Amino acid sequence: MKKEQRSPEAFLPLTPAVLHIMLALVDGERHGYSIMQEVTLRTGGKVRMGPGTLYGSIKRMIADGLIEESAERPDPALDDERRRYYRLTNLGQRVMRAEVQRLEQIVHLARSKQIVTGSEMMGGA
Amino acid sequence: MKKEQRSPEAFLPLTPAVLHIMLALVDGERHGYSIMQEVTLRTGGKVRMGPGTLYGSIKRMIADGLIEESAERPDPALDDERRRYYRLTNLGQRVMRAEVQRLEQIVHLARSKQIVTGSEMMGGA
DNA sequence: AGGTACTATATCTGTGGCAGATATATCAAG
DNA sequence: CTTGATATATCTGCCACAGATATAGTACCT
Repeated sequence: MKKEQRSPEAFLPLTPAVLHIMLALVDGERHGYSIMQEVTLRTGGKVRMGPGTLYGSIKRMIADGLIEESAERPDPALDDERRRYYRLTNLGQRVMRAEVQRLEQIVHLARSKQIVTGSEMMGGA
Repeated sequence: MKKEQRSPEAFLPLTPAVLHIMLALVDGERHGYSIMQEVTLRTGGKVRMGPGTLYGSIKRMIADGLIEESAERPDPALDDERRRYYRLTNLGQRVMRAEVQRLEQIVHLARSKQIVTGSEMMGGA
């Protein structure tokens, strides 16, 4: 029984949409619409993920084994039966970690070349 | 005379290919083939940018004003007249800075969620 | 009870970037 | 002078993404 299909690195680089979805799912299970709102909120409205991008990405991520649908329901009173909840799989978590580390290397490289001095910045024209 | 067409943020997120090319051009001017080699070298062979991706990206980046062709020739003895040298424009540098800062935010977010503990890691495979 | 706006999921189509193949030509080495 | 590496350019297929459209349930207001 093959437990490992592909190494996490084989999925890299992730598309921005996929990474955003993963970051929204780190804290726990979420349904699609909630992911949309979370991304809008976290980016201060800069990133707006439409339904086409969202559900298309979810479908692909499930097919790739990065996320999976959860049967668990939060609470009969707070629930909405239309919702479909998703969570990161073990593979998905490892892929996300690998991607973040890849981004870290790029940021470090940029730092070493003095493109950015730190987190501080100014639109110095 | 309009000096600013679009804000740097309007170009984000950059595609991996575009960012790789920019990072290769930070140190100074380079010609296309040299960019290809630099990316292969820097990533330890993990990323291989083919001619289609390279020259297609270059064309778009010039159209967007992110890079420009340079007329300067390095040295008559060391030169190869086939080569075409490129350099980052002022806009290109600002776009790259903005992209790196965007990536920094993602890495910091991931850090705060304890996805990665730091630069240390172990290839648990 | 009925209307309206929001919540929630799903699909379809157009656009555009990327990968691999192909083409062409020059340079360096044997 | 032939071979392989250097160097640039284009073309085609594939796939992710964006926006529009569709459908329906939920919540609130009156």
